Amino acid sequence: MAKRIETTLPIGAIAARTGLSVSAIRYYEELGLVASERSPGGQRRFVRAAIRRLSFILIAQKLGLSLEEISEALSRLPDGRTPTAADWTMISTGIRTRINDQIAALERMRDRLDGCIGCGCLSLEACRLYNPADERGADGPGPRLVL
Amino acid sequence: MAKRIETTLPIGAIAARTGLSVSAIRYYEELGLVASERSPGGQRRFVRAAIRRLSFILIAQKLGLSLEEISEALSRLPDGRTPTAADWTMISTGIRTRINDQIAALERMRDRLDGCIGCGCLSLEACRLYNPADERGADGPGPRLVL
DNA sequence: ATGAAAGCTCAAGCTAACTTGAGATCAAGA
DNA sequence: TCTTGATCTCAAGTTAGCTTGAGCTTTCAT
Repeated sequence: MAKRIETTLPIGAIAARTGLSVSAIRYYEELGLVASERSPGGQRRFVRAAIRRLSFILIAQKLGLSLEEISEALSRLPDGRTPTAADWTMISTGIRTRINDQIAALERMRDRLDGCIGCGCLSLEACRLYNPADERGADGPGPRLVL
Repeated sequence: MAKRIETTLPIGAIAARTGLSVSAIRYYEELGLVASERSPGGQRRFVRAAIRRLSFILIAQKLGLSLEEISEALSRLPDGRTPTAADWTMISTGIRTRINDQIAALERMRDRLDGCIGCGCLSLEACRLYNPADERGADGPGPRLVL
């Protein structure tokens, strides 16, 4: 049978369809998050599935995953395929757990804060806000954002 | 009456008491978050209240405020004083609101995710995850973390 | 055939919150 | 006095996620 000719799109069309900037798409390609072929003249040509893959990246990002985590999630799929509905179910279930954890952490923080409003001790030794029973171990020197 | 001699501490002692690194304290001073006097030889000398001020910074940071926001909060206090219990009540009440907002946003996200697990549409036009009715307007080009 | 629009590569810049390193000076106990 | 440890300043590096700019090439519609 004749080889099916796949319609490919230049980077600008991908940008228009995903809302991403051209530079961001190139950056994602550099990170290995999407792949592209090249035209005879050396310009990028994307298959349509790339749009779906980029959509996945955008959504996962909105859910709070870093590009590294997204990359990791995508790389677990066989032969770099674009996520299917089943893949998405697996991944999104994991994300749901993450979100729940974040909510729980914030609620604990809020409850401690409630106990502290009006206290004003601000003592690093005594303050329950600052010392939530070592909830997160020391992660290197200096303070880092926990939220 | 004789002028009360205030005991001051070198930066290393402040670091030991706050858990901050020496470089972080210098950085905070550069940003105007804490002040120091100088010894005859040019070394920093901190009054004890600086420890409390740094504690405030650490706690506020844990609650998710940026150094800029913290700076803004501190600058609203009269003559750069270290926050008192009353000041802390005001500020922490504001922070409480912020935390509640964050929790609410995460819960909305989780609920939308629940409706999407198994859907797998991943369509930028249709996906309710990606298009939460323009909850946050476009904030410049390219995607940015919302959480 | 041609000229504008779109694309290319590479290097550098941006923000936040610090850290690291170099090279010099200060403070304090023995 | 000497020596060791603590500090000093200033510049540059780090991570994440891109953007911007320079200078050049490709595509495509007319």
